[in-house]
Amino acid sequence: MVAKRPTISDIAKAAGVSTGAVSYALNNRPGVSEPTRRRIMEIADRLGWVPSSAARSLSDGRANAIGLVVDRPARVIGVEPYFMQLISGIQGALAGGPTSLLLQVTDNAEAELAAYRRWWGERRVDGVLLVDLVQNDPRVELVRELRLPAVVLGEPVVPDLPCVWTDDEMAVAEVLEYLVALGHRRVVRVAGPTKFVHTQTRSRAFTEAAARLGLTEARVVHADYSDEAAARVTRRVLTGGTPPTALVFDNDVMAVSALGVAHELGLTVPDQLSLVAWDDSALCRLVRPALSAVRRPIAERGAAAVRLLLDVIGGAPAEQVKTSDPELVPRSSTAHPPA
Amino acid sequence: MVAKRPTISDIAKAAGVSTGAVSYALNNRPGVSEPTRRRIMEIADRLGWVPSSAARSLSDGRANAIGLVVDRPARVIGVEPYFMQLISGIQGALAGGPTSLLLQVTDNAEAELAAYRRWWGERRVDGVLLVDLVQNDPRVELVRELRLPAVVLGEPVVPDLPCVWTDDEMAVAEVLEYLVALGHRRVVRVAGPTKFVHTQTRSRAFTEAAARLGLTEARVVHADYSDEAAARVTRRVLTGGTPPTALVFDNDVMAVSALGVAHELGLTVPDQLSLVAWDDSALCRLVRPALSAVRRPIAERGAAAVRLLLDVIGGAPAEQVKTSDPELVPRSSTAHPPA
DNA sequence: GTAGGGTGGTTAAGCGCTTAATGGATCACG
DNA sequence: CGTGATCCATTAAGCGCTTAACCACCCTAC
Repeated sequence: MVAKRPTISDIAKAAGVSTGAVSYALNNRPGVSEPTRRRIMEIADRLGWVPSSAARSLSDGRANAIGLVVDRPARVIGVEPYFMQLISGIQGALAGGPTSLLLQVTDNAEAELAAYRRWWGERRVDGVLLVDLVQNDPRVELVRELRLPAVVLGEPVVPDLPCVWTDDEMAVAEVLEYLVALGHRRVVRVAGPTKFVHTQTRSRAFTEAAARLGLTEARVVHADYSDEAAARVTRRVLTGGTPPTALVFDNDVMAVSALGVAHELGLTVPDQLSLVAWDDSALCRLVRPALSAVRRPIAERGAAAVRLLLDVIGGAPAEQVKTSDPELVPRSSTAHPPA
Repeated sequence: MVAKRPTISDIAKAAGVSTGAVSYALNNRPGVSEPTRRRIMEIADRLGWVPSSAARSLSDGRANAIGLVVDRPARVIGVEPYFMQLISGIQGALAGGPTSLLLQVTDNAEAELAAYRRWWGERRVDGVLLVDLVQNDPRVELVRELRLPAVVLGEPVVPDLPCVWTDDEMAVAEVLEYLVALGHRRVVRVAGPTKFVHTQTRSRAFTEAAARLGLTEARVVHADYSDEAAARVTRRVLTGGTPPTALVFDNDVMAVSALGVAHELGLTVPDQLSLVAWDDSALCRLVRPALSAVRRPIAERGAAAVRLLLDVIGGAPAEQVKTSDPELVPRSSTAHPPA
């Protein structure tokens, strides 16, 4: 193949028909006879024809691309396996289709809004994925105003916005029940930033479950997903009065970080302190002791979100899809509390 | 702002000029008077005008996008912080400009080639980034044949292809000298897959440095970057006859995995075994003992590659850019070998 | 024999933008 | 006072594709 991109008029010429006929043939629409269609298709792939996305996009108004912008500081994003797994899932659902993924990493909410607005203005994307929703998220307002199809990866807090979510509340309760069954009474949840909706959801579930189980000393503290913040917070919690016997984290990085802090404070895990990570990853398996973790179907979320988004772009109604449930994977970081 | 995208003819109408004039004004080219230009610009941003990428692309032939396809199994990619850091760097260099990033994750070389070919055919990208070059890489052939601008992230092995590289050979030597200075004589390098050019480069540098330093027992074994493979290989190496006193890995994940294996075999790190990771990351800092690692300017690589690619797309000659040098960050996983 | 109804195509407009070619003023100059 | 330049703007073609509208032809039915 040479470095010359054939157009439909090259095909039309070769087949001795009009470009219109070629277009109909290539798109499998009525208007050409079966033999002609076959001949055109044959020529098209002999020539190695691929539709120009710009031209198609200009004439039918579809970009054949979806956008994802991730707004977390570079420092954090490098460590967390979450996003790469999410992207893997997204790609899986996109594979084979005509749609591509546009990715943007920003480090502030303003830039994120600007990115969506630009993509929309440039007609570069047909729809977007929204992660890490916050209370009264300006992005919700934005996509609505722009009529930009969007799917939220997270709880269905906005009534008419499609989303794919995972039952974290159940998982939170399960973890707490598990710890209580082991004998723990003082459990602290080290959460991500309060602003995120999912943080609030889990914290509420945590508090409710604690009340239900009669734990009066369960509480929630916050960090920002980074290992430094987690270390700081963990240290404070563990050195305060009546320290907890178990900690539940909002991601894997913070849990691993806490492992280091425990070590440094001379606390052995799991004998003197139990640790549970959120989002299982190789990280959890790799450290010693290996971390008990809540495994969530991250790639599945990504794939489901893409499918839903493509449907919505195609005009389907806004569904709220629930993924399979998270699952607690007990490893070596949880045990009975010290007597 | 309402959900209606203004076009240049809306602006033209509002300004009482032709669309041609609007185009000249908006692109800062001669052909309109200063007052008119100002008036047009003013109207344009009052209307919230953003150029349609499809239309622009169709008429000037530029896609204003670059592509990156990453071909590693999902299993591996989730863990390694490398790619996210790379992407951060890429975004940094792209920020503010009109260019977007198209990302694709595949799990086989065929699919990767197909992705490049499709992007090229669809005129979706102006150029691409190539990572993980292998010997006689078919992608080199492909981009040449397609005349698709490309920048290699890696050593300058292909003469006329632009690339940005890091002096790994020097770093390998430095690490070995450091270990020898500590007293180590038996050092094994646990490398990534042989097929990668960078693996070969580092292995060669390792062997040469070992010879120069008079280490007769230095050798190289291979794994696939995953923690499982690394664990297997490490276990074999450590339980064989005359086991090494130090191991040097080709990424961070494998080094962490080895830490677990050492633990399991009852070997304390660093007293009985020293470990060095490649590509420093939070992972290395987080585990206990914290891993000594070679820190490479990954984000810088990404940013430099983007800048170079944009230059090349703009018609600049194929340069070979060298990044700043890697740096050994000694932590707690390296010490004198046992007596 | 002609009205009516499929087939299997062609024509041409249009998507939003760029840009070479063109043209009308205005101005300086011999 | 004609004659180039110079400046500013318009015109129109074209990028590659989709699609509504149209048309030529053959076949059936009454």
